[in-house]
Amino acid sequence: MAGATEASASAETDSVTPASAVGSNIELENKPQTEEIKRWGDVVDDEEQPSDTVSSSEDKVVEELKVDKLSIDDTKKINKFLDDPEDSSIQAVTSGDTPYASASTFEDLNLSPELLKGLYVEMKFQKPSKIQAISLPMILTPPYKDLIAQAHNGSGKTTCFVLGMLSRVNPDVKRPQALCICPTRELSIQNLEVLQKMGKYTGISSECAVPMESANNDRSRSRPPIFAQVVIGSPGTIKRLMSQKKLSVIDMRVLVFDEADHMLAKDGFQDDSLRIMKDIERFNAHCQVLLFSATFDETVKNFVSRIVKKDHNQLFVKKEELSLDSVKQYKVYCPDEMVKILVIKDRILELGENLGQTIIFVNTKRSAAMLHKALVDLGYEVTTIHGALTHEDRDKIVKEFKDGLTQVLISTDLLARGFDQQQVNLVINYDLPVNMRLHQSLIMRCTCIGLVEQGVLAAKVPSWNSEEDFKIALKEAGLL
DNA sequence: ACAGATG
Repeated sequence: MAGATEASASAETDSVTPASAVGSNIELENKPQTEEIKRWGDVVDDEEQPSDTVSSSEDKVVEELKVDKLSIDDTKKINKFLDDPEDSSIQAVTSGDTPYASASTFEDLNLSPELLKGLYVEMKFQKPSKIQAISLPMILTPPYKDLIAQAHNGSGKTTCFVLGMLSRVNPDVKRPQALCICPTRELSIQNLEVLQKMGKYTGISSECAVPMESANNDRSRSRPPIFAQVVIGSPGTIKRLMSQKKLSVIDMRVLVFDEADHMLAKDGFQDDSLRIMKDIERFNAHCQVLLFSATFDETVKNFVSRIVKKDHNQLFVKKEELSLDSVKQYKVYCPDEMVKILVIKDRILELGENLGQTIIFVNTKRSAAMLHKALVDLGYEVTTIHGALTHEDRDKIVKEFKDGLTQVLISTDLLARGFDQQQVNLVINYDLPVNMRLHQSLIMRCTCIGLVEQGVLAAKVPSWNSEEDFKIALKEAGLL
């Protein structure tokens, strides 16, 4: 397992089957453009109204919008992998009359030879995944329209915007031109690693804008201006760098929000995100905005479609396609905390022989610390990560886990989004997640056992005191 | 409400 460390570190974020096929169930719809959609400047406040907004909302588009069929190559279906997560239907909603042809090869995208080399040699990709085949032409074809795209982790989502950023950067302009905002520093770092790997031969510079070493505050204050062409970071740091004029937005061409539904949710990072968008738009009204997320609930979907430019494109995976039948999910009724810990110990860690790596999600930092102590006292080697740890500790714990040095990791929602580690086979939800959406990405791929204190009905409910029930369940999930 | 990221 240790031998796989290097490869698994970054590439697996897009653990797409290299040759995943361009499927056949693509629906194309006209986006209704009857209602006037305001731009983000209007949503935040009314202090300014960009002139082009006024004019564009004036031209009542009576002409019929042209719908361009995405070209679909049915012969590609034979390349489909057995459990290709992309074998689901995608709904594409295009705006205006820009024709988009689905890309069946990376060559179709007019990428630079250096970038192609990175895709083939470093990333070991062969062909675009389904979501890449459809989204990349939308991202890379002028006029560069905003895009709202729903695609789950492991589908090649990261590649979509990383490739988009790399290929829209002008290599000769040595200033920031692409910016990606992520909800956590861990995800920022992970995305940067993918970008640097993919862009290895391009010479494009990139940098993480996340909080620096917590110990020496002086240092973070004296952080030098950013010259990197691509910047990936968390909202607070990005916002601060921009207000300190250490991150120039004048050349910004692409603005990406990863985990966009969370970044733009009211109880998420909405304020920071809108502030950043607005500041960029003030200097650069034509900056392309890309929103990627595994999930968009109706409220957020509604909201984000108002804050992007009116002529944006959309890609949505049909809701019922999001969860895989092959993924086993269990709930175990546990009357109290002690039973939960005993279940983890005796019924899961002791019983499972092919567990691979396991992540235990908890709802609070306190709960994390408590469970950590309990399992360590029982003789297990576990590590724990949450936001109250120092950045150095966080980096160390994530690295050790990604390198396969630790088997069981306890985490708060810190890692619930976007965290990808191929070796993780099992997710245990110690507490019933407050927000199920948060855990979608790992749930999608892993066996998932929830320890619940109330009798929530579920498809499979092993009895916690029956070893036999657990054996059956673990065997069924391939963990025994 | 709590998690996250910051001032």
